[in-house]
Amino acid sequence: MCANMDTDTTTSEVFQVQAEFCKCLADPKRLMIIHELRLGEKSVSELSGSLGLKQSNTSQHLAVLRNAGIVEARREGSLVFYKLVSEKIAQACDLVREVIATHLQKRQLLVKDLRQVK
Amino acid sequence: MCANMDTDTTTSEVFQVQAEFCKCLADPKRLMIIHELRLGEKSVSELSGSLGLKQSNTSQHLAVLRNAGIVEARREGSLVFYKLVSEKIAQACDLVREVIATHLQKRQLLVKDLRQVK
DNA sequence: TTACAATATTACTAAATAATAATATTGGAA
DNA sequence: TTCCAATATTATTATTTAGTAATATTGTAA
Repeated sequence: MCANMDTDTTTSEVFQVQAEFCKCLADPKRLMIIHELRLGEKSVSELSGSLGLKQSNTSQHLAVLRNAGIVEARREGSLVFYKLVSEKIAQACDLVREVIATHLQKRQLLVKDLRQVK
Repeated sequence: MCANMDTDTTTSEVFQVQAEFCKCLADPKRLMIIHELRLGEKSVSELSGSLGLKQSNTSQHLAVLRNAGIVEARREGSLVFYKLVSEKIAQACDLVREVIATHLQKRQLLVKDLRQVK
């Protein structure tokens, strides 16, 4: 590890990039889109319909994910189909949920302890 | 999977919670703090010093991480030591970086292809 | 060509976030 | 008690982000 992380451009750039990436995953609608794309590609209108989002808003979120390299688009006629670039993204989301679950469990145990203090 | 995710309160709440969690990981300074805490607990002033952050800003970021259950505090005299609640968080961060690396690699290959078109 | 459907983009507004500076709290030592 | 160091909190401002509505683009079919 670096002694002075703030003066180490390379290291702090890594965290900058990582933060940018995490921002894409920090919105419930985008997470739903990723979840929907798990089972295969879908068109914008399909996503928009199943998630109950406005068309323009769906396109905007897809653009964010596309710019981050998380999804990619394929045009077929007048439709545009989106899919996950890699299964790894979905796996990362799974892991995040697992981490959260573990945390909530710990907290639940704490609540139990709080209640048991007599 | 649910046919209508937007009308399924439980499912969308999950993504809401997940998004909140990801927001904590969506800031380079907080990622640096998490990284620093990997090797063991550190006081606020230690973190503030090694990362080159203002004291109040460090406290604020630690509060965000604390509220999310990512770090926990322990007071020892006038110092407050923070540590990661679980190693899993650090592992999740590792995985995210790995996913990013894979993506950048793919992009790099694409750049190569672009250049090779003659 | 015109008309229409699907998607993308833009302009705008509202809400959330981060940073700074200032102030408050807490604990230890004189 | 008073003073000081460490930490937390608050108020304020600037920046970023999300959503909506409107408009632009693209492709297909008549």
